[in-house]
Amino acid sequence: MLKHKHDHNHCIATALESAQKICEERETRFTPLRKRVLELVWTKHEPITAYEVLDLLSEGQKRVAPPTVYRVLDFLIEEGFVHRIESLNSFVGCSDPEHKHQGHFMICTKCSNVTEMNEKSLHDVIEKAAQENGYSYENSILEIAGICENCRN
Amino acid sequence: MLKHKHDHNHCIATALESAQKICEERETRFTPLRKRVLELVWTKHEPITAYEVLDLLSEGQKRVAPPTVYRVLDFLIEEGFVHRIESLNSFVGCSDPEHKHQGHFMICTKCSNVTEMNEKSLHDVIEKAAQENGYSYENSILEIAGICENCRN
DNA sequence: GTTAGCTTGATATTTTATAACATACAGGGC
DNA sequence: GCCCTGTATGTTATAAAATATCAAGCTAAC
Repeated sequence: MLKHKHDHNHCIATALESAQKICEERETRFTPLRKRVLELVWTKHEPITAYEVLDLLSEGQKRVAPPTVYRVLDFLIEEGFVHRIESLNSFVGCSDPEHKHQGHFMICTKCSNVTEMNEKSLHDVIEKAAQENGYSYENSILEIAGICENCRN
Repeated sequence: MLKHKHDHNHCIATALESAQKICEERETRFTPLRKRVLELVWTKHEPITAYEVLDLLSEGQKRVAPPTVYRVLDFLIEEGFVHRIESLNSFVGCSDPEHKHQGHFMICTKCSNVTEMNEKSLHDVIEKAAQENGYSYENSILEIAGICENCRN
């Protein structure tokens, strides 16, 4: 069953174009390898592990080595095109790469689908909580596990 | 420099007694091994990795194997005596084991000290955010990185 | 076209975690 | 007591995730 009815190819294309544009602006290099990895991350459209990326990347060519994948993922995270899901040791494409931000996620424990929450109010509450506890805020990860609407029906 | 002036031995003793009591209530077994691991986790009083526990546990005796440690940590987490910090692949003692709850943490990026936040308001906001996104709430991890009060001074 | 810096390749290893099966031990029923 | 059952721990092997290090290739500026 389709989780969300959307044109997924369009979704991938948009992400790639957006990344390309941002890299031009920032004068960072959106190399073929980086483009390909970002595409693979988006193609799965669910959290993907570094080694899954590695396998896909290696199809029909000489197998790449782990550092290649991790370096590229590091770059993509650095640029804000990809987020890391700590609780899953996995990676997902960022839904709003134009604005650098922390990723806050909902993870469906049934279908593994992930929803990124871009809610300023939530971010504000978290930052405020940090301050109240005497910490300066650097960044945060929030990963909520639950069951998504589709899976409950 | 001491981060918090407190009687750490007392702190460990309290945690152990509390765990003992809870296990009696629940009729689960607080074996010597489980007690020892919980003690080690509290002794460090900073996030500790499974393999650090393993090393400490092995001192002056035959080296224990990873599954031993992971199984015990699983038990302690299950009972709510220990929390796992996903972003550090580490474990910390829970400051309020009487009430089963999700761990929400502040992590100091300078001294590695961790503060557990037991704020209902924060929990409520997170649960509400989940519902607004159409997810039923199961649990959540929140790990905020920042610099603690002591390290800023 | 040389050079400096970034990017990728390649090899090895470390760190983190689990699968699978064997043994030990505690407590209930007889 | 003794057996049985279920839980806990031991043991061996391996899987999964990540990084250190050095080499080679590419690119853009001069």
